[in-house]
Amino acid sequence: MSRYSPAEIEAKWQSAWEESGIFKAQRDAARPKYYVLEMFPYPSGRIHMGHVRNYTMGDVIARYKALTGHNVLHPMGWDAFGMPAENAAMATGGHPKEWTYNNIAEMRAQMKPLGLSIDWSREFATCDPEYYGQQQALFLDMLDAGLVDRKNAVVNWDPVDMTVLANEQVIDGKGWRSGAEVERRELTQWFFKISSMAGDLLESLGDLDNWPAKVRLMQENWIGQSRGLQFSFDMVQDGFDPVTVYTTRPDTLMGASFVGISPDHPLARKLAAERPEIADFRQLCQKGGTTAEELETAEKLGFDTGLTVRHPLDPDWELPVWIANFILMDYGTGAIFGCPAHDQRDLDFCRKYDLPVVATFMPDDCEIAPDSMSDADFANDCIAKVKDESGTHRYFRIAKTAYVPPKDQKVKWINHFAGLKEATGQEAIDTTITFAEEKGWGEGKTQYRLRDWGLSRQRYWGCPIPVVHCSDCGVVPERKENLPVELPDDVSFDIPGNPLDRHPTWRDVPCPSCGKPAKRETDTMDTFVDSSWYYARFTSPHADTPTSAKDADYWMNVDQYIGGIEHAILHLLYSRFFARAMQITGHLPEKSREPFDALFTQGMVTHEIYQTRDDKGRPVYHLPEDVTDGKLADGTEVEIIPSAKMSKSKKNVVDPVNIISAYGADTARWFVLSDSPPERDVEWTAAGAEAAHKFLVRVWRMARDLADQRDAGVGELDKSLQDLMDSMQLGQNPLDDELLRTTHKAIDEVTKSIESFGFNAAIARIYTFVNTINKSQASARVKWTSMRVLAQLMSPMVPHLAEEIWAILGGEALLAKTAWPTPDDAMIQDNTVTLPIQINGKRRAEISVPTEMGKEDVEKRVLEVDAVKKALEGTAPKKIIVVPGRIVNVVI
RNA sequence: GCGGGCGUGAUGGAAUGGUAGACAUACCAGACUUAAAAUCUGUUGGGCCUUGUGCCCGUGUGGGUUCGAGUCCCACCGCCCGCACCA
Repeated sequence: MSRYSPAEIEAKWQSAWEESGIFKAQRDAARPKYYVLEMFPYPSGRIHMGHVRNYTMGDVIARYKALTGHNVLHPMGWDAFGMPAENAAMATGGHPKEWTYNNIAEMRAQMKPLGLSIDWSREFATCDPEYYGQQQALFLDMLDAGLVDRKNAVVNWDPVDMTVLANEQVIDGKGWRSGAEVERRELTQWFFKISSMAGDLLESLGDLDNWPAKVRLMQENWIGQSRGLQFSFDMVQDGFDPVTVYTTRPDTLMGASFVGISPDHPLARKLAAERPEIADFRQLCQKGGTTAEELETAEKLGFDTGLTVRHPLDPDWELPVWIANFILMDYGTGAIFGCPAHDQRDLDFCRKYDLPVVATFMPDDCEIAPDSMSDADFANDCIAKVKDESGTHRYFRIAKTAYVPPKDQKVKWINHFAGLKEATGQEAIDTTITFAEEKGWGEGKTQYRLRDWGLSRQRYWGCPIPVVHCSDCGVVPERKENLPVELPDDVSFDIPGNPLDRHPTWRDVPCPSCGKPAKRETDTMDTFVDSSWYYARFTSPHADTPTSAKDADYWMNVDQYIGGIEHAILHLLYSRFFARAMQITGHLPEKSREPFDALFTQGMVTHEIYQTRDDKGRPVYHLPEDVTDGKLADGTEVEIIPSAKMSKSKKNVVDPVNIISAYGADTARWFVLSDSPPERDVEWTAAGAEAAHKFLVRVWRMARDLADQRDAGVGELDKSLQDLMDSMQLGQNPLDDELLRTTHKAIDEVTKSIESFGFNAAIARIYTFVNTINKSQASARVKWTSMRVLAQLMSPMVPHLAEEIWAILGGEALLAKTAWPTPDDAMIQDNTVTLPIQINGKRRAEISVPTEMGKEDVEKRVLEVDAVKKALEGTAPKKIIVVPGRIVNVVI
């Protein structure tokens, strides 16, 4: 072969690896195991550059770990349930199953040419009955263990598609597909009791040292722990229960001006049953969008029930009870007390409904308003009314906005029931909780934002929930011997709604308990369930239980998990919950409570966007391959919009399949690793890809040239770096010594970079190494060995080219089976070191000294340097700082 | 609003508090060529002159700590991300 031909060599080595079976993982107690996992893909049918980057990073780790003596598990599968398959079936009339399995076949065919070191024998799709059957078994065990719940929940209901929609599927209050007005409906749904583990999920974040701090923080915020006080207001009117509220700022209790309850609060429901105007108000609150922005900008609505409650600390003080749309039923107790002086939201509400504003403490710069002023004078200001010792009201101007009490700053209290005069917010909160607990009218409580995980979906293409509804026995779990509850194939999608609902022969079954006619649950599981335990299933993908103990014990945990930051919260939190649940139900060992020892979140692949405008000024996008030098084929100039995530709609996509056929997989792999740190976005540029390719060609040619020299009779060559070191004498040929040192240093630095996920740094180091070998005048023998080390160092990133070079340079076995080279400490250490000399912190000269030279000797040498003498002008320096091996600073 | 992160050449980006700009792209120049492409070699932060082993400036802005700051601290400006009626 006289030309680098990726198509040829990549196919060749891929089949060599396959024949040797080296990527097949088997338990081996003699070697340390290493489980590397990339987040498995949804089978959309096409791989994209993001996949290439994600899987290449995992492959670098997997291959590197294998070369360093680990028994590596590196599996791949498909997150195959979900709506796109059903949408495709509705659009084109096919079947979700067929669509999904076709896509999997296509994607696998696109992925295999990347040469990933994956154990394909473990491949599965979550829509395989073998997989979801075990998921059903797991569900039943969780049900048994009390980790599953069935309760009512308010959902977004699309009345046309007859299904529940996720919040992000509701656009402007309408279903994203049907365009129908979305209703909020209360349905009985299945839930995983994830909130029961909130405290543990939060605390254990502290142990995840090898997770990005950002992800841990996001999870922490999501779980949302808060400490506060729960207590009740007694109702003045007869026949009503006390209203229990939760507050994180009990210290502001004397600033209360109303009690608010959620429209879904039991009291609101009770009142609505009797009073139609309250029923109307509740309905008004249920309308309106559910998206984040709509909720944010929604106007605060309140309804005065006319009822009043007593302040717990002052029986004469009565507060009105309002129903307010901004109070959530599923946080805290669904009821609050409003403290407008110290909470912006409450202030907005009180302004709108003309409720009093009472301050409990003041910032230092607060002014006392003249007594003659009235509320009206402060229409646009936040004012606070305070009862002083004599019982008269005075007004204080506090600020334009509510004065939110700082937790860590001391403030002056105007009126605190536990007698505080000056304290920080936190001290006041703690004091208040203790005070309330001592007096017996309240209780300190820890609250979480995290809610239970609703898993019911009114969908066909998902894992059936394995229970049966019997009119006599109620909800009955399916018997395990009847699993899997398989999805029926004979369904159609021409009518809206869940086909399972209208499939009598599937739906109507005898009750597993009493045998009478009953109905299957027709909801299927959220697809997040499928991805919450697949990592455990990979350890024994064909076991007839969810996992097998031996395999799970050996392979768990995932040593390195790699995926996108977009899964920082839900997928990872759900997986952490499942690992705990699987441990409770005996499917995972104790050590797997946290399933992912290390997590790495990689950045996206981005590309410039090329845009022109049509005659109406609307943007028209162009594919990168249609643009040359900023122009289309017909010469039209395109506007270049800076890099953004590759997306089909913006046409800034580069298809990996095209890149592989043009340059080969190694070029694609090399480029996605080379240009940016792995955690950051990498911009795909045609020039960059071209350059990566040129570099690989150059390395290939260097190996080829060396091989030609051997053929021309250079002589015997060494098998390994060690052999070379053992048989040659250092100090005979300085050029040889130098190249050898460089080789050892390259090994050292590339190893460190790979270990720390610095793939771009490893590649930069390899560039330098190649340039050095290229220019070196060392003997062919040493160059030969350096080149073979180079192949080893490059092999995790560009495995095919590395194997090829290895073979060209006389490698007998597969490079993938060799041991990673180790640097020799003595060779990394230099005998002399160049010390920059600073004068008053500015670099002025440099000297070369023996590495081990003492500080005093270095100082002496420094004082002899011309530049230093000149600067000193005969005087003595104030100070000389010598940082051994680093720098010298002369202070004058 | 709350929380977090980031600002370095024309560009992507390097720099355990110790020579700022590694490595790559792009550009320019040279070699090879009838020519181009490819390949190889070299230059490239800005400014100044006395062209040196020279000097001054330079990591968003302004301060501070330090012998020494891209790095640490404070304030500000800009950008990005996450969360958000959470009581």
